Amino acid sequence: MDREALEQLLQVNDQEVKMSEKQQKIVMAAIEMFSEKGFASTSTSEIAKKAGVAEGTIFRHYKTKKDLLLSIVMPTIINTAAPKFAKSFAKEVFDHQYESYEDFVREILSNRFAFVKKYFPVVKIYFQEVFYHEEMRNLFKTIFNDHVYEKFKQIIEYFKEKGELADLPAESIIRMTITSIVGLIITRFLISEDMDEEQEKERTIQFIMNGVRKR
Amino acid sequence: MDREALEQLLQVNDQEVKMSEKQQKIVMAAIEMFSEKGFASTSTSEIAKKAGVAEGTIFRHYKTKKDLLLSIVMPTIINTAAPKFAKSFAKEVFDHQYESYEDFVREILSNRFAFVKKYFPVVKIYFQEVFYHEEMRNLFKTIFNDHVYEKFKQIIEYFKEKGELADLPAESIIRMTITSIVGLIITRFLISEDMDEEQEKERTIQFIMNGVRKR
Amino acid sequence: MDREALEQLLQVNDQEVKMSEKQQKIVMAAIEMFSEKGFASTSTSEIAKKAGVAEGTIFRHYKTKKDLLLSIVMPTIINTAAPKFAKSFAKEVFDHQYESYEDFVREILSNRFAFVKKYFPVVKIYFQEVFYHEEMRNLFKTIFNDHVYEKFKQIIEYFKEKGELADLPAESIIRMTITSIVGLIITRFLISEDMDEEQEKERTIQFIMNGVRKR
Amino acid sequence: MDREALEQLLQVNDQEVKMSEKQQKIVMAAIEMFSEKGFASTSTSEIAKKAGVAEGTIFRHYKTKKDLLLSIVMPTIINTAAPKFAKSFAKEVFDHQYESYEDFVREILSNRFAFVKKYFPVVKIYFQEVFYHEEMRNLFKTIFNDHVYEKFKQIIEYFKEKGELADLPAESIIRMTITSIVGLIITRFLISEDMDEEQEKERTIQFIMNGVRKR
DNA sequence: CATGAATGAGCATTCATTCAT
DNA sequence: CATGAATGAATGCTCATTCAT
Repeated sequence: MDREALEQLLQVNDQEVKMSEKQQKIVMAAIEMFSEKGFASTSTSEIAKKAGVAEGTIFRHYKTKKDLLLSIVMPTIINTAAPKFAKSFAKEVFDHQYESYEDFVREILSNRFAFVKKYFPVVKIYFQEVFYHEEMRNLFKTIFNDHVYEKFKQIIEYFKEKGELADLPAESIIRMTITSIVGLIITRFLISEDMDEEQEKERTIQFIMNGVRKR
Repeated sequence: MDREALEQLLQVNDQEVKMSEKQQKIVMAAIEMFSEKGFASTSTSEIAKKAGVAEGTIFRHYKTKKDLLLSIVMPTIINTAAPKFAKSFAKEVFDHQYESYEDFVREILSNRFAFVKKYFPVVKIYFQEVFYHEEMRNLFKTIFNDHVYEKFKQIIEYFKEKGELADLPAESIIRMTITSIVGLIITRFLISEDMDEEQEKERTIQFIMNGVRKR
Repeated sequence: MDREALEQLLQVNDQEVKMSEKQQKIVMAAIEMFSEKGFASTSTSEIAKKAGVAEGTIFRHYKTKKDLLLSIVMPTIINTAAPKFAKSFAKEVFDHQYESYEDFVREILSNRFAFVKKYFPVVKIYFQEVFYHEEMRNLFKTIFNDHVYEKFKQIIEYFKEKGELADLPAESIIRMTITSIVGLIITRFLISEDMDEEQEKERTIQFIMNGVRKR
Repeated sequence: MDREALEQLLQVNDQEVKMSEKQQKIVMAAIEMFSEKGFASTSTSEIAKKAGVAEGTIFRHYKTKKDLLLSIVMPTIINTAAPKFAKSFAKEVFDHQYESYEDFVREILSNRFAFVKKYFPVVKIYFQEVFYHEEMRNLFKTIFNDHVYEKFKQIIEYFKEKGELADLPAESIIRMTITSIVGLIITRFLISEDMDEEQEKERTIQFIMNGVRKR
């Protein structure tokens, strides 16, 4: 992960993230260690050593160790869920950018797959720690409800009306769609790394579509 | 979780698990705390306090804190995957106990759903910690490969031959089936606890079947 | 070390030492461990394990761990210094049992050498621990002053009068004699175990005698 | 012991030992406590309290408690045996700096006596702990064999050829010489502190010389 | 801004000792 | 007498955090 990618990841709301050389090294070391050993099992001295800075330097930039974690995870939560949706989503959909639910599923799957591929360690940290930190859970819920869920629902209702999707509750379709996408991603990145990506992506899309298509 | 349930959970290979009153309290306190705060963030003194025993007592029963964790998680890993499969699986299937893949899916879903419902905290610990402890990953892989994967594959091949299932690789069908089941369980127990269980179970089964059925 | 040797070692003033099987095993395990690792670094549980008894059993026989140490070392201190001297010494000497200082030196050297050879681990413990336990030091001083020093002095004065020994203070002759004997024993048992014992004993006797003989 | 003396003691091979105020206090407290109560019976919290530092500070300077011990004892072992010998010894002898074995004995006795007088607590620690720590024993053996024993032997052979010393094996003469010197030192510093030092030194030299002189 | 020595609370673990069985 | 589970104080050590330089 280079500086640019990192700053892009941690950037929220177009506010630029300015990080000094040292700060950047700290964050990258933290990501690596948190991902490998977990937040609670990583010591700030390890991070400092790996980052090549003094221990004190970490606390100059982040008031506490937890602040460092949150500074990494919170923007990631926002960016995991939000970007595609939050910004251009409604427009895209109502502009009929997606001609079918299948196109839409293909787009999210490909997009989220690429995101995880690029930022795997950060995503891993966030899935681990979200269980133990209420701030994360709250932010996640807010983002998900406000930006993802609502828009997702609208899209589904739209294609249900168009007769492409079965008459299932939107919640169920959302759950099964996301579940299948996340399942693919987890299988690929945590379990069988030698999977034929493109074929499995396509199979997953067909599986989802067969599962929810009106018949 | 009462004593009987606990001993049943930690029991492997019909070897009886005998636990003194105190030991049982320790394990139950540990499960509660590990589940709530994570292994690394739970101190042995907290466990002792919650269990109502002296700190030293923990170490009389478990050489290290990690031993305590493993004594909880390892049998759970075995019991999560193995029992239904390891013992009666082959027989059941080739005795045509399952008349269709749908019956089979219904059975696992209902069975695993009930298991998680009963032992949620332990299952949570195990999903959290499996990322950081190689012993767990190794055991999981072994159990999964030896007991689950092979049998699962045989069942799928059987129903593929019978013309019920689409001509997809068994690996893909397994992945999509498990993914959908686990996705339902996670949604139910971690996200929306007020879901209409029975309806969503049935929808998930239909989703899976539509996804993999020969057409 | 067998039971008899052990009871003989720990016996003082002809009071018989009765030890049960278990007690005996405890003492022997304690001697072995204290000698190997030192008193403070040996735990009662190690002793119990090596002795093949329960931890509680140790404390049934000895109120504290230190009591166990003292029960081993205190009789040894008495027996190291005292027996030859305390009982028959004066008589022997004034009965002219020793015809020369050389005979006397030869006798102590041979006697103490054999004692250490037989009870080396116990002697090692006592030399180690005497520095840290006042009771030991006090007993040692008492025994040494009352039983050894006085008699030793009488013998030296006797042979000085007979013209065999140089006109040095008895203290100095005692110091140099003991020093040379102890030096030989330490060299033999702690440093060069392959020494030619008999030859070095004789050389040491000659060295002492040349050093203190009247000339 | 002041800072300078301490740094001099711990210095090896002219590498300067730089110690902060706190570190110095830690080492001096450790020396005092180890000497008084023994290594195993001294707790790091006691050392910290006596040194007037936080307990953590000890572990910033020394990775483990044992490291602290070794950092004190190992240089002392080197300096106890080596300096006089290792550097100027051979030269001195073959330059006939010592005109007689007696001069040589007088020199070591006075030199080592002064060393122990100055650094008694450290020497005590080292004699106690050498029995339980293999590193110490190995270093001691190496130093003794390489630097002391060989040179000592050469000197003895030289004076044997000159006809001053009896025809005894060098090993025996070395043993008896060292034994007598160490015996004097132990008597003086551990047993009778009110001894007339100078007179007893001279008596010991005469005792040694009479014992080993050719006759 | 950066450093790294210092801190002291907290941690997992050990230990001598007790006591109900 | 013997046991061994239970205790809780103490131990060696770690860690996040502070602060003088």
